[in-house]
Amino acid sequence: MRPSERPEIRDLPLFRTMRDDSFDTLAKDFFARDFPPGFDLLRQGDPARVLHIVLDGAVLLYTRHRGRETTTAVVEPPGSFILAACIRDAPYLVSARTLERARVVLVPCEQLRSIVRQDPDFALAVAEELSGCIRQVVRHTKNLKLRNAQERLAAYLLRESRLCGDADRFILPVEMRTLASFLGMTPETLSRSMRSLEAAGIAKEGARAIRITDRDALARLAAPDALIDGPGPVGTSRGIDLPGVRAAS
Amino acid sequence: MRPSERPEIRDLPLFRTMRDDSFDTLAKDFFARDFPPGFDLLRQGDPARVLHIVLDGAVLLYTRHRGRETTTAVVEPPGSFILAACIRDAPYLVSARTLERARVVLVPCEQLRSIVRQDPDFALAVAEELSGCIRQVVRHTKNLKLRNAQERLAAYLLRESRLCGDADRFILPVEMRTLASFLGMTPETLSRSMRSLEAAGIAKEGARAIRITDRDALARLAAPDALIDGPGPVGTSRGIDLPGVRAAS
DNA sequence: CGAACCCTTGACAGAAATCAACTAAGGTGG
DNA sequence: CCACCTTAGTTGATTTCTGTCAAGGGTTCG
Repeated sequence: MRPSERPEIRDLPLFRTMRDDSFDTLAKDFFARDFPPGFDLLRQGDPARVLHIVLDGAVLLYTRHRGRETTTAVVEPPGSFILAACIRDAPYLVSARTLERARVVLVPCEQLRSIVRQDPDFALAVAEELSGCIRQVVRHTKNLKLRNAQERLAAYLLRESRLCGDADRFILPVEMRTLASFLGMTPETLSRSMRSLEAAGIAKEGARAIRITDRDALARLAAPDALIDGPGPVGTSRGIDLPGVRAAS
Repeated sequence: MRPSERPEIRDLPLFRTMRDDSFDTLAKDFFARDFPPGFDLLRQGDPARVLHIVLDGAVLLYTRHRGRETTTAVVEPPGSFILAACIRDAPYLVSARTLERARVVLVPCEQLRSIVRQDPDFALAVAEELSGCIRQVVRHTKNLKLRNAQERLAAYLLRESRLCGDADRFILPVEMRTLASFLGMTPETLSRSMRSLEAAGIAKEGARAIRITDRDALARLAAPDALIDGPGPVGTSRGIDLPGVRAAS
């Protein structure tokens, strides 16, 4: 860990409220590292050994089964992932790979668990992080089960806009294929859904830029709902949000 | 709370490891109640006020959006629900209704949060419960995204059998329509999937009884996977398992 | 400049939802 | 105890949605 980034790490949602001495103890054991794009950070099924927290860049969480693959989340700073596996000392349910160059804090699970037991403030922070994570996954599941492909895309675009400060124009944070996988559809279906939305309030401007031309029309289609898409106009962060990603609820 | 059930409550996964004095403090504020079948316990969108723990009976967690409705979970003893909303003091994401006569422990969120801050053992128990819950929802999402309707049903039946001690014959814990909704399909599709599985290892014996006639054939179809269907041969409990339900990971 | 790779588009196939009718089972009240 | 009514489940016909396969166009990067 570079001395310069210690304050940044200290201020992460997970560590912000913990006692100084707990942080100092924990800090002895964790370290930050840079990873190149496309680097495999962990594989589903492996026993939990280290908690990961993204300081910079972006990390893809994905999972495979029988040759099929799906995106579980894209984690951006200051998101953490696989906290649940660490707490339970259980195998990872997903694999993780850097999408771009990324800087990640690695915290050994054993030390983490030991501090949880000693510092109630930290334990509470962990519980809050986990709770936020549950709520995100539950909302994502509701999204998958209660909306069709086109509605999911419309809702995603509205949310993305909101996270960019209700901007009418914004850049998608991930490739189309990753977005498709996250939204539970094939790239082809995403492409067609995007096209059909061009008649309902959006315009594509280049490969990844989106302009919202008719917010009301889009909203009629998406039927945005705080209990699915997440709360309030002022997002805590940007990008796809998912399990283990952000404390936001 | 009846004096006789105090030991039972004390031994719940969430309370088992907490300090005596914390439990005593908390016990002043919680109470157990009986509810008739079909009783609405809470509604999505309402602010979190009480944690619910099921001592007896069964509770349906479901959610609505735009006239569509889907089952999120069926909670059976000794499962809890909406712990995450309580910890974050956020609105419920789902509604809850008793499926049958049920006995439920109600714990005011405020007191719960206050004890979390005071008792690290309890905070750890909460973190573990939440972690188990996350893992369940993540597995459920993987199930929805990586398997088709028939495979989801096949995997569900195998898991159900496993939870009944690898019994070849068992009774479904919920109505077909509820199961369909949980598995992310319509009752019609469930009915047809069930029928098509009769050529691949199962037999229906009456309305809700299932016999597994060819476990290997069923397994070839379902491709059971610990990272989706949950761990080991010895289940912690039975029935549908879901968000906020069981500590099992 | 060329080779990957990503995205799009079209044609088609398959999966699942919808609509509607029918059957069976459970509960109620006569 | 039986008839009726309600509700759950099944089945069939059909539509809609989504995935698959294949080809083409555009970008990016070496």
